[in-house]
Amino acid sequence: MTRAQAKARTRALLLDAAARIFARKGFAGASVEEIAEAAGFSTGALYSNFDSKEALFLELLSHRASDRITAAAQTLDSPDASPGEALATLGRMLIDVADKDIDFAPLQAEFWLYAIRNPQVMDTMAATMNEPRQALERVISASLAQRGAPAEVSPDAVTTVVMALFQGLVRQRRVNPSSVSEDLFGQALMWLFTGILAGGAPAPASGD
Amino acid sequence: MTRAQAKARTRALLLDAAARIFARKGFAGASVEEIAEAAGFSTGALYSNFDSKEALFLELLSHRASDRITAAAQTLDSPDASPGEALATLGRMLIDVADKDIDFAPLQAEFWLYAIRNPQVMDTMAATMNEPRQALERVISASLAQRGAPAEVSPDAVTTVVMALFQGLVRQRRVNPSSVSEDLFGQALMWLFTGILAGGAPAPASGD
DNA sequence: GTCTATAAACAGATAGAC
DNA sequence: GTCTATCTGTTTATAGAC
Repeated sequence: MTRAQAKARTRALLLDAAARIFARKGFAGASVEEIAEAAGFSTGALYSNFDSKEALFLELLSHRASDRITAAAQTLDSPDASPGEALATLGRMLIDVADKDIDFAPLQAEFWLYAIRNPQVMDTMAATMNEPRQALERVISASLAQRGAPAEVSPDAVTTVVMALFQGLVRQRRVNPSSVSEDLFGQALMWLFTGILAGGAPAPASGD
Repeated sequence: MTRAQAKARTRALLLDAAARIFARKGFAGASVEEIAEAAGFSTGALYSNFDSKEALFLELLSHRASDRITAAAQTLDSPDASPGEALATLGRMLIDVADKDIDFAPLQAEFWLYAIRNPQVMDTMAATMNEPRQALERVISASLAQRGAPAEVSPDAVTTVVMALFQGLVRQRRVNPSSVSEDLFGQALMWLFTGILAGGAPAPASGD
């Protein structure tokens, strides 16, 4: 292993440890010593690889937002998968990601809090989210088109709704797992798309 | 003003300031001196009213989760309001609350992060959320019943979905307001309820 | 490139004056 | 009941050895 490779490895280990510790303690609550030790190094090594605690955090915010989510969405975003199947399984895949990666939701929450408190990084965060968002939007767009959704339904709006629903349910699942069954997200997506395809106008209340 | 009243006032001012500072800086990032000064007192006064920074935060987590949300839901939860109107306006009311109270969403995020990192307070947090949740569930339940939703549709599940959607959209609105228009939440609720009333089964893909 | 040791600043919490 | 002053531990970041 060359020196450059060794340094790159140290850097990667530090980033992994940082993601874990930041998720568990928060940005302000995590100490650099804690992160360095979790990675098996000293604070000196950490500062030789990153300018500051904040720079380390921003590196994560920029490049580690949601690789797994993107991968999940891209799996569905292939020519041979029918949009019908895609939507039916999307719910379970995302919930699965959220369950397996225990640090995912709190780290996203830390990123969001940091971004609204430091508006100058808002664009960076939005850019990081862009990739998984577009992957999801392609799946949704294809499904809407194939199922003959009304033209006035914006895939962009539907994507925003689906992502919001996902994030909200993942968080609630951490508070009370039994209140968010594995199928609930899929069920909600089914309701949502049924309603969209029905034209978006609900049946009038019986008393109207 | 009696001594007891004066102390109660100090306490209330400290709690208000704490909610603001915790929302803006986070639990770990906020200092007690900062909170005390924002309330117009010294750290000594703060410690004469609260045992610790953590006790102050827990007081907020227990008693200030969502008064405004509860109020909004209860406005709709009255005998003379038709469920049809209720659902139509619910979206805008909640978005309005979120827009007016700039500290609402980040404070909720801090509560959630604290709860998942300190499981012993999870029950406390769930209990605090119970009141607004039940108010919302009554509105939803009434609407489902009046519109003749299928019996197998659980108001509990629908309420969870609506709350998740609300929280997710409020957060996204802070990142990119133009991606979450004022009507989007109402639109999503309309899709959702249309789908539920249609029986929950989406039209099959045209290729099936 | 990483480690040990340490500097400098800051935070949570307390003690005693008023 | 609140304020001023301070104690104590911890934190970020750096300097110099290897």
